[in-house]
Amino acid sequence: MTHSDVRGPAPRFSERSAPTRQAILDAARARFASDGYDKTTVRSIAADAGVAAAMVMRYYGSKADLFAATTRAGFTALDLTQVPRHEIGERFARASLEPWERGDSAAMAALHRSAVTHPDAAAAVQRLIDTQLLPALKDAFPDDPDIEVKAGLMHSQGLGVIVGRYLLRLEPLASLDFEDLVRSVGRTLQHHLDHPMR
Amino acid sequence: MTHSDVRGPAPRFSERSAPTRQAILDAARARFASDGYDKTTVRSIAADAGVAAAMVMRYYGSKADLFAATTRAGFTALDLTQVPRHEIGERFARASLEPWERGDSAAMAALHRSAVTHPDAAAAVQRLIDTQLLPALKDAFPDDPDIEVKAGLMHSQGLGVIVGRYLLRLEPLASLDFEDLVRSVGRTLQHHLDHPMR
DNA sequence: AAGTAAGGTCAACGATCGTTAGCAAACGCC
DNA sequence: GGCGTTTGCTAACGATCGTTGACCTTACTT
Repeated sequence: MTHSDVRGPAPRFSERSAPTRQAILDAARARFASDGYDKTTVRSIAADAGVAAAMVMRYYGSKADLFAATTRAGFTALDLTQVPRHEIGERFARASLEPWERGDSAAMAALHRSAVTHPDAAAAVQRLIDTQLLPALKDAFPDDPDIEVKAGLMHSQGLGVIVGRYLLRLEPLASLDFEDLVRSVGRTLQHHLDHPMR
Repeated sequence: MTHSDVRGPAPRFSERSAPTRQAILDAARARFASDGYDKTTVRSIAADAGVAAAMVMRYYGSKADLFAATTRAGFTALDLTQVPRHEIGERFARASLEPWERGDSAAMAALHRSAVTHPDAAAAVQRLIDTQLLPALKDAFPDDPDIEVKAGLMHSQGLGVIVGRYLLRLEPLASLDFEDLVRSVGRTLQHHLDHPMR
């Protein structure tokens, strides 16, 4: 009850412990991203951060709260209203895949790796779709009645690339040249957008 | 060492225990499919099968061996050589998704749910691609130099639907009418096939 | 009916997990 | 310079996991 009934980061800590707290957060992000929620142990995070396991509990309350803290990351909303219609597919593909290609999406990787067995994480992915992907598309195609379904199909193509290339590292998907990949996936997304349903 | 150095199902068991062995296998398939490898406990499998946990070890040696036994399922190879070129996309989509739609792919679900955190399972998925998907496509398009890359892209589209619709149950993907889905995905696969790379 | 091999249960093992309590050292403030 | 707060560690708890071995019990063989 020391933490769960508090709103913010619970009891405020001194500035002196900031490096340690940051090291724990960084280690947690890396571990969750590469191993998923369940296989990641608090002890391994602490070891990576160079502190005792008890420190993790001290600063973040619980493993679940720490996971929540790592997934609080700024996903910059995409503005597609200024993009020419026929370029939206490729632009969308590039924006979606570039963070993964740079290895700059630890929080997202953790989320997707955990989602398959962790309903809470799956719900978080759903929330991401509803608040990021769908609004951006709705803004760009305000008069398309099938835009939600199209968004679902587009998302499935993106999800497949993410899971296959970055999480499972399946061949030949994992070795594809990035620019070729963006072009092909972009063409597919555009194809979904351009074709009416039924 | 009672089991690991034996080739077949280890020591042969009497026919009298067949119902129990089958009950354990069925329960394991269901549990692995819905929860993944790591979150599935031997005790829960035993409880579902109505026997003691020790029976699981007795008949299957270890949890890992039991998992291997559940993934030994007949995936009927697809023959696309007699299908008209322009129908291959939809035919392929239907054949890939129908078992999932019927809830008849417990072994596949277990495999995919475990693959994200279990390298062995990911390797099994890779093997599935190499032995099932690629040969079928190579037979149908023997003179396409980019067929491997195209197969990778097609697989990513299929994988995205499987993960999004059947494993994560993301909306609107999960609620889509199956025939509409097959048509759209089939069109996408066909699109991948028809377009030359670069 | 007796004897034997297989089916099955039960309790416990060692390991590992998240988490907690208690105590030593380091720092900032008066 | 002394004192209280914060940082950090060590040790342990309780739960759960896969796995094992000792022990009944059922059913088939002769």
